[in-house]
Amino acid sequence: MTITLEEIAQRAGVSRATASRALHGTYPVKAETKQRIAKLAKELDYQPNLAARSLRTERTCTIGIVVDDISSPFSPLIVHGIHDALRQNGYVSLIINTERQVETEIDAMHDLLGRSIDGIILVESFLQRDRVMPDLAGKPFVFVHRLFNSGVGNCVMVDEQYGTRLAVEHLIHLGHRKIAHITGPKGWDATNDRLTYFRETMTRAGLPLDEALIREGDWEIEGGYAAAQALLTVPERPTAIFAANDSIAVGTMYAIQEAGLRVPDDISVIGYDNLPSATIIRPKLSTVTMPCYDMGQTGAKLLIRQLANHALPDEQIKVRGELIIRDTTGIPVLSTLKAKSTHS
Amino acid sequence: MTITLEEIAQRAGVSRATASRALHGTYPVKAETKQRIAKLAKELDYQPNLAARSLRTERTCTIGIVVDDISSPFSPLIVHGIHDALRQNGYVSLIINTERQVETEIDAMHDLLGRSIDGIILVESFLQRDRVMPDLAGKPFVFVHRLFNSGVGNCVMVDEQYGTRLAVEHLIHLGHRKIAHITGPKGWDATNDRLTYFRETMTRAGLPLDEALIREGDWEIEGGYAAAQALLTVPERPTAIFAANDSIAVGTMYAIQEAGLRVPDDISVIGYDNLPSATIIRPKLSTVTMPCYDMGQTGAKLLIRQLANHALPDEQIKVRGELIIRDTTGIPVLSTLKAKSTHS
DNA sequence: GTGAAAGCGCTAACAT
DNA sequence: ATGTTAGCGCTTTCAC
Repeated sequence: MTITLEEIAQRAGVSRATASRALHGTYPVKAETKQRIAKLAKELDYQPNLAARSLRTERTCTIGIVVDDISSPFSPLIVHGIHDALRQNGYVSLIINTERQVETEIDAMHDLLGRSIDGIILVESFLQRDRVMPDLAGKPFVFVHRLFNSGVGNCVMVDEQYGTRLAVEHLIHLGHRKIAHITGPKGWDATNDRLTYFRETMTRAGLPLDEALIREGDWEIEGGYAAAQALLTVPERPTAIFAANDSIAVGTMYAIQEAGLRVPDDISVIGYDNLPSATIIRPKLSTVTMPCYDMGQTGAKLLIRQLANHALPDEQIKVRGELIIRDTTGIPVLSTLKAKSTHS
Repeated sequence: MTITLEEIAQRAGVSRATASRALHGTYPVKAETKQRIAKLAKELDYQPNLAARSLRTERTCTIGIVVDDISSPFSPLIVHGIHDALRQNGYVSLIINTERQVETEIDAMHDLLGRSIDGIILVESFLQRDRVMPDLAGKPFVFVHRLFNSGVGNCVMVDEQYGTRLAVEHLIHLGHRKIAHITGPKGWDATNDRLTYFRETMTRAGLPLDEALIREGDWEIEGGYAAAQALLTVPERPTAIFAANDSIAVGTMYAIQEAGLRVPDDISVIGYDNLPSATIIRPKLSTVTMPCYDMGQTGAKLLIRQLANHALPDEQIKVRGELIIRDTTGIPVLSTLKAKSTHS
């Protein structure tokens, strides 16, 4: 029923070996024979049996993807990037979803090893968070993550310094001086990074750092809302708020609007991630992209390099997002006037 | 280096065949031997080589998933459901992303066949849209889709009649009589279905059908916004609007709020899909869920049944969503009063 | 430049 | 209840 190499070889009047060589193009085969075999293969729609091939070669052209949550807002984009890069190089992937369970992640690794895959990409791995290096029987692996910055082994991370600067400098260039920051929850590398680089950027620009303008959020709308309400009561109200992610930014906008103020006329808001919420809310949210697709591609390419040459040293790569200016950031005209009149 | 069955057999002092049988549990093996082998396998962390196994059995316990867009709002949820059901049955999956290109979809099928997978699930397939049955060399396949209702072959669809009734009857039970509908764009089965069942539900409830209260949207916020603006100008303004999806509902809310009216006090709004936007917007959107996860699970289970018995007849299964009541639907008190005062 | 032959690790039919 | 044997389809030495 199915076409085997044997079938092709017989019809072409050659041995299986020759047919195999002809189709691979790596060994010398007479040009004429080669063409005849190629034609035959095409006509018969020959599909090499990959199980047989990998039994022989110990390569499967399949890589495993271990992902924290395949239906989160970020992971599908990362997986998309991985897929595209793999496909261009003739690889496919098996995906295992860990539901953010460390045990599932470890089980998944086992499973994948049994399937004799060539390598593994771990997306938002909990092993990596805990700085644990998985044991993969010598198979190459790459970490891709947004929220941890361990920088151990082969990994692709976000350039948080670059992204934070894009956001904060955008506000500074618009003329803002009193800029508040609503952070993510404690204990996340991303929270620390964005806060650190917020401070750094302010200082670099020679602006004062008012600790009263730094509040903690929870990555969600609710936390952003509460933190922003608090910010609106400080004596020297900020003219702009840098939210550590888009959900916080949305909550911030609700708090501002509910207080009877306008975005961006009274207070500018900028987010981080560029999730769909940024274009659902009105006015549309200015933000910095989380370069998920790019990270996925970069990770897959890194793995492919490692696959080609196992001796390569580990690489840590940072990927940069970009600034998306929409309608929530503007010149601090009105606020400044108001502030002046209050003081006069 | 890697542990083979041979290794286990030798250490246990039995033949490969016995070891194989012991580990499978289907053939009779002396209990004591069986235990010894199982223990050995565990100790040595034996991973059967699946390439070798499938070369022999012509089964891979791998199924292919062909998906329109792996980073769309819906497909990851469907894939998640598929994954969970597969995993429970010892299957894993290869995913191919078609980027909504028919040629890519056809290529993908070829690719997958070469990988000797056991079956295929096509998510939101363009072949199915065009009522084309793929040729899979006799391998079972299942369609899962939200937007077409072809009902050909093995397929899992949405029960649009049920979902639409949930939404519209919710409004009717609240006391609304003048209910508008903003449809999806022309040419989609989902658009037609929701419109048809909207009419049906209104009629069943003995309510008048005002064609002026039916407007076409485009699945997006902008289209919903424009359609809703038009609806606000009709003489007998509706007290409730059923939007064919959540994006349209969001646009509708913006139009209502911009006109100085309140949701739900002046006009109730209900969406369809239960996307993240439903909980981003304020007030939070009442809606009907698109049962993606459930559809994925159902599709995978259907495929597994077909895998177990190829002779099974095709099945068409409809999956039901559920009503999510949030804050955009209420009793038409104020509107009714206003309407009365206008008439007096 | 090509063929013969071995063998990857496993399972299943056939013996015993 | 267990061992023997063949073979799945392919690649890759080793000959010629």
